[in-house]
Amino acid sequence: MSVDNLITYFHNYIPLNSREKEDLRSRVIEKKIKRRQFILQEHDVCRHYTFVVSGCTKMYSVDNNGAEHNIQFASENEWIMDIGSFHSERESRLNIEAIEPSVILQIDKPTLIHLYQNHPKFCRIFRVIIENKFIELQNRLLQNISSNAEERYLAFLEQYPHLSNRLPNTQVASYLGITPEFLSVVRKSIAQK
Amino acid sequence: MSVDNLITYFHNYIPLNSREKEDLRSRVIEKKIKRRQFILQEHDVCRHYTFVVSGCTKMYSVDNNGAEHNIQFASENEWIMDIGSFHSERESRLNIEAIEPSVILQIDKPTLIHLYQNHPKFCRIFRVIIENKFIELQNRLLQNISSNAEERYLAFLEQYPHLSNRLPNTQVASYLGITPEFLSVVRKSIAQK
DNA sequence: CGCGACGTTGATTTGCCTCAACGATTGTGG
DNA sequence: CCACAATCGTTGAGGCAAATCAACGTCGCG
Repeated sequence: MSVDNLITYFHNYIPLNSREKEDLRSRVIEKKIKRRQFILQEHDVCRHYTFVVSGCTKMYSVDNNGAEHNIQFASENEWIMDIGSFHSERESRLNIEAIEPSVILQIDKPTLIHLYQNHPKFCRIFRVIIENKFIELQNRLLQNISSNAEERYLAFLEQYPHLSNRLPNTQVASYLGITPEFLSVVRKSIAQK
Repeated sequence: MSVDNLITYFHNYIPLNSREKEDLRSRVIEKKIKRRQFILQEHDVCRHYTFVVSGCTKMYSVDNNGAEHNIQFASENEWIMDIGSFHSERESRLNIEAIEPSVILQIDKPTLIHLYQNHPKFCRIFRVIIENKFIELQNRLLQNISSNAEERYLAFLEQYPHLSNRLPNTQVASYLGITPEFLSVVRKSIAQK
């Protein structure tokens, strides 16, 4: 059962008792997602926290020129969602889509509220999860403001070695905020050193 | 008393009872900070969550060339801290400094843990605070990846009108990730329209 | 008063984009 | 299972956005 992955994941933050485990097990929804299938589509409200059990997903926005900009990837044991839309229940401007065939677990808002109210532990766990995502995001923003394309690419390779092998470079370029053509130039220049 | 500002602030998230208020009052530290005074300096551990009561502060990193890059401003009723360093207790690579003479309130880690353990309400409040900071940061990253300097500047003016009047343009430029000279060009170009 | 921070302008350079083209690989429908 | 289409990675020519460097006037502050 895929829910066990999630239980183990939570367990690594704070051990869960059997009531908490059973509550999770009965409420979490499991889905199989095909490559290129949407988990969230622009103009919809983000109704779930999504936990990736296997496979790989991305969250991105589409600008006025139709270009995609990757905000985040999520592979095994990572969370992906538009937190803003989820909490405000307003239309999202973001898309979440599978890059590989994936298995995901989803928690909807009533479930999350239920967990918070009945098991204060989950409030702590999700606070820490969000904190960690915040730290990651802040580092990334810092990279973006202060480094050029080559430095950002090298930092990406170092920080996400498991992703750099799996992802097409077009996706990496979109994440770094450069064009695939220029990433190709950067890669060549690095290889020559 | 400045602590009242913080209590009112929390109250707007979730009403506090008198025990919670008294606990805050007795543990929160108030400080007056001069212009250009450091609240956190690179290579120190970030030991406090800082709440700005009045004035204005910035958090920034210094790159290899000695250039500063503003990650965040915080003025009245906003939080500023290096969450990563605070929780890991590792040296910060960031500086937090007052741009204006400021009054701040600080919560250290033992206090925060005490609050979390004795008043679960604070766990919820800080989760929501971090969530909101996360959303703000994500929007900013998106801006940075997908927009040019003029678009980012206009978005900044719209989103932080109270800051754009108070801050020197050098600080704004550092926040936007461009040089002050180029911001000047951008501003001129906007004014001519 | 004098010094340092600030905002602006201009000349030049550079990092990255755009567009076009090409093989190589992958995926897919017949 | 093959044939064709779509995606991918790369290269190159040319263009534009933004950086760099230098200079100058203004302002606030010690």
